[in-house]
Amino acid sequence: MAVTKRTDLSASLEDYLEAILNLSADEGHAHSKDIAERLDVARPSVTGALRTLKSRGLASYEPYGSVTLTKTGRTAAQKVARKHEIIKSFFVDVLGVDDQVAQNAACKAEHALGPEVISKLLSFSEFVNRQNKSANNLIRQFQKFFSNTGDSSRG
Amino acid sequence: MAVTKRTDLSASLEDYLEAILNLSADEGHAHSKDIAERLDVARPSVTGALRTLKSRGLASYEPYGSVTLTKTGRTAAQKVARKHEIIKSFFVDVLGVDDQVAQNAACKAEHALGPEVISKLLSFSEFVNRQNKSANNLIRQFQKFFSNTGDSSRG
DNA sequence: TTGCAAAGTTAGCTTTGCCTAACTATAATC
DNA sequence: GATTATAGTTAGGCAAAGCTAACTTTGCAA
Repeated sequence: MAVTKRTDLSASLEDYLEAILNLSADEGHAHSKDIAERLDVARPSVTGALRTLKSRGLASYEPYGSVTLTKTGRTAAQKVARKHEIIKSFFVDVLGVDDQVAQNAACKAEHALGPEVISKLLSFSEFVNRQNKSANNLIRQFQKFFSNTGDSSRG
Repeated sequence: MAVTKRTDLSASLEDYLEAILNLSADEGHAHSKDIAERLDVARPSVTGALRTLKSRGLASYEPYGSVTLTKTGRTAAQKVARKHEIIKSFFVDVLGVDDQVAQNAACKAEHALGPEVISKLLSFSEFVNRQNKSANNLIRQFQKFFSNTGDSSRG
């Protein structure tokens, strides 16, 4: 076996990595304050998390400086972000879940699903989207099916 | 609005409730030691959790006695167990994920997905299973599609 | 009925992740 | 260049959830 990082990331640390990645993409930089806002967390919590990420070699960061991801950190962050996209797009495109609900659910589920499930979920979405372009419109059939049977939104 | 319990259950407490429910069903009773084994946790951790469940009115339990769920507790436990089943059966029946992998993923995801997603997921599985009985065998089509494109189990 | 093993509990500690309050550094403006 | 707002940090604390080691109950068995 290759010598891989064995220290698993907590859900919380994954969230920080993802936030840094997204902020860098969206704004061009990740400031501590913006991370705090995006994750709805107090500023000191970010300081602590950044220290941890740095000590694990996932983020480059000096006190009062701005944050960038190391190669390892970026890879990990991208993995999480990719899971997020795959899950969300399944929820929205296949199940027809409301965008904001799907967004929130994906935020949580991205920490729970491993590579086997994610890989199949992605393929399944692709498969369904492909089917969907054919005459035999699977998703529309499901929407119809759901509106007839699935209104058991209780509990 | 009706006066509902506002105190959300943590993932951990949900796991305890589910374990108690399942043990009661499988064995006829839930002993502290068995809960510990099922959740792979030390015995003192169970004692603490049971105290919490009792204080929240979810489980009936006296020191050195055996554990039962209150009405409220059973309802909550069933909700979790139902989520578990719905998620797992989607993973296995629709995605074709290995049973044990699906079991583990469902254990985690059951705490992450809310009623909207769960309800649609259930309907979707039902829909697909129904489709599957027709000549137009959706799942087999997907399995074929997956074996051609989806072998990207890396990352 | 004593005596021991298994189950359960208590005590005390650790880690993670968050918080508030108060302090310091940075930068921006006058 | 002094002042001040904003960003960031430190200090200190809290709650959840787990652990080990050691103690107490309980129930079975000799």
